[in-house]
Amino acid sequence: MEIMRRNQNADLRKPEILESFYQVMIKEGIEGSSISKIANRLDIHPSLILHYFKSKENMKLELVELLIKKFESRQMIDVSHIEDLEERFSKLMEILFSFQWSRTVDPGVHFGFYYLSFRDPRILKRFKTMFVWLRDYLASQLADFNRAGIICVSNEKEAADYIVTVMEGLEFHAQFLAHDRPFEEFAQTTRKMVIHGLKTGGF
Amino acid sequence: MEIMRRNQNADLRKPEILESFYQVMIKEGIEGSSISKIANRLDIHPSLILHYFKSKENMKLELVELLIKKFESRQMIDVSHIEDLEERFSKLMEILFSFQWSRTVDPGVHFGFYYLSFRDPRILKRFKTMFVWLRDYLASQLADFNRAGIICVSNEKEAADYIVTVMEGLEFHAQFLAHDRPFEEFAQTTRKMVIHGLKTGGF
Amino acid sequence: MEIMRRNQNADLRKPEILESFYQVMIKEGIEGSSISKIANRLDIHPSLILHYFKSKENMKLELVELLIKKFESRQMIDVSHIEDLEERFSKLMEILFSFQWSRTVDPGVHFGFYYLSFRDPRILKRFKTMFVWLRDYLASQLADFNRAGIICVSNEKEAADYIVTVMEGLEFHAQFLAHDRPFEEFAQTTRKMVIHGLKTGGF
Amino acid sequence: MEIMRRNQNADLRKPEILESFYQVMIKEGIEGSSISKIANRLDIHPSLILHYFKSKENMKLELVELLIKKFESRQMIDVSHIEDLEERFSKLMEILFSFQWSRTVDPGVHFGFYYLSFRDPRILKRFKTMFVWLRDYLASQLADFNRAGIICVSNEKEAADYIVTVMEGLEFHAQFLAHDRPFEEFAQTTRKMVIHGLKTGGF
DNA sequence: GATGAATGAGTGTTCATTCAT
DNA sequence: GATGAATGAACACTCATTCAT
Repeated sequence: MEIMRRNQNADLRKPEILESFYQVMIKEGIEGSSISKIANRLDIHPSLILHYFKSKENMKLELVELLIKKFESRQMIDVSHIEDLEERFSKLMEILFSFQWSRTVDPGVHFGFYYLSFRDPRILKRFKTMFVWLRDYLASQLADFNRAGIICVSNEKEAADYIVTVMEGLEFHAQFLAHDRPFEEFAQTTRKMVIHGLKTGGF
Repeated sequence: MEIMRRNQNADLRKPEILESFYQVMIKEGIEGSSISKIANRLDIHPSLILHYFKSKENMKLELVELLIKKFESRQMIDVSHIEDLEERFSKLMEILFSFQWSRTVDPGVHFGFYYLSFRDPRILKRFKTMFVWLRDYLASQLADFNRAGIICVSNEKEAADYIVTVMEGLEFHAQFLAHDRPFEEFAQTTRKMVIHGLKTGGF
Repeated sequence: MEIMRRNQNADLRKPEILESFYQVMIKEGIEGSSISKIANRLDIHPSLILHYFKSKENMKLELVELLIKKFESRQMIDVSHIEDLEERFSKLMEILFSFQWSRTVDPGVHFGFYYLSFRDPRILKRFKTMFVWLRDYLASQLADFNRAGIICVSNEKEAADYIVTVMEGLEFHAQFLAHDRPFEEFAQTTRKMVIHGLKTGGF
Repeated sequence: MEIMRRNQNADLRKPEILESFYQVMIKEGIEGSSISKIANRLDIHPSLILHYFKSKENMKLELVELLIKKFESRQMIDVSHIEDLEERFSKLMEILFSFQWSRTVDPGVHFGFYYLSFRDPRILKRFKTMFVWLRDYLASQLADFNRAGIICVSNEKEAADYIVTVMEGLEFHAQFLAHDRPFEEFAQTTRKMVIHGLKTGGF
């Protein structure tokens, strides 16, 4: 009786569609990802997608939301369980400039949405809050390290800003300059420099 | 008889079309820029564009080429005429993290092509050579500064890499985090940190 | 338990939906009125509309029915309570060519259904019976006036036909020619002419 | 060599497409006439229609234009070649209330566009100028008849207005009330009444 | 009674491109 | 060099409708 109804619930269908959207974006890029292609991958009718998301624009936004939520909810960056602050500092620096961290989301899609943020103010806004969240988290950690004398920073917020700047610059570098060297080696220099700055009171 | 035709050859027409393409990209983005729109702006027939560029793909590539050439040919970054090395160093650092420098090309288009480099290997390749050129130029300058004892760097190429990394990260920052502060103030911190790293032998 | 449900039966819901349909038709026209839009206005699910009317076709028909019933049930045209026949005649003529009378139903919707009667025989049929009813009513009134010597008409049915013809023509006129004059002034000429014809025995 | 190119000229193609549009409107009505159907009838690609008309809206307008032009250019109504004014008057009245005259354009399409004039101000405007043209032509003829003592009219423009009103009302009547009688018999009463009004100085 | 899932046909429109002139 | 005709695929989106719940 319910042979044909594959899924009956928006809570299940929507993520499924977004996942398909994500895959199509990886394969075909922004301009190449159409509702039809997304539907084809799922073997459903294109209009069903509109049924759930009302418009492609909305769907884009919900995908951004999903990816960012996924990013924010990662336990990866949470180092507060490490009690020894020296150790915690090392671990955090290690994570921030690791390949794994930078590649949670497919870099093409990643850049694609960065690009879209220039065109869609709602996407831009979402990214902004995400980056503010990240910076503030880092600033609070830096405050701890500062108090413990591990680093020497006069303005933690500025320092956190700088860290995010360098982290994102690293993404670029990986795309455009890392060709002759493995990411890790290359990221190591970057990490070293940031730590150096934090420790020697560049801020 | 037909001497007065608006433009008789490709050398004049092609840049004109590419300029129009650039303007359309600013206004409409990657997905929104079509041959028709470009033709409309110039009040010419869309077919004429294909006549010159054979395909849209080619035209994209030629636009990348044009923008990068424009970037590379800028006298801005060339500080070799400043004889006093200390002064030259200051000037170079100032330029690299200036608003003017970061905004030579419309940032939306800028990011757009960065994004496209994930999808088109020819675009990627072009960017890579550009960044290599930039890094090598910086490395050669750093070598001079190093010799003069202005900075203290063990590996000039690595340091140059780092500078490019930070510079590009700054672009991001301007888009996503600078909302509460003016670019210049914000870029100053970044510059200070880079100079600090170079001087205190972080490399 | 479910006593408080907004509306529990078709007798309440259907007119509510038809009213919404009418409003949507005013705003969006024939081609623009869809079940979704009607449902949106009422903040109900589109399926519910189908649930009540089975098909859009039916709903259209029921709307025609409703509008015509509303038209027929108007007390406006009923002048039989005026005992003085001379007075009654004047009043009837006044009403028939009044703005108020011609605008009981939104003229756009009005014309829309006239147009639809060319495509849907059931709508046509409904209009026909309405116009026959109107003509017959007028004919019976004319008979009274004739007997009283107020008008001089040999064939009351023909005369009534003529009156309806002119009345409907007036609708057109209001749309296409009245631009330079107010409806009332303009309708006055028409009324004068009809009265003239009735009195001077044109029929 | 030119086997496949069926028509190469807009001057030929556009009327051909409009004719097809007209036929589809007759068959399918306003809501039913789509670009695809129009293209199918001509065995051309739908996008070719957009190539010529840019949008469906434009095409509608051009069809109105075509039909009205066709209407206006008809020699039918031009009676100025009849020198005897009495005879000319009779002929004009005969034409105005003839079946042939009222059915130059398919009545469904006719009404369709009348309806559309409620929704599209450009269509409305076109109809208005057409009706003004018609009224002014009639008014000028009435002036001649008046001078010759054939009719007795104090305000020719008003009278012409009235004639147009009745003529258009007749279209309605033919649709909604003529069922029991042939158009001509029925139109005869109308004509008689109008002539009566003109002759006995109703105006 | 009311909602949501799902369908599938259909809409106007845009697109890059080819070909003949 | 430049234009217009023509194509055909693709696009996002809307539609009325059915069915299960």
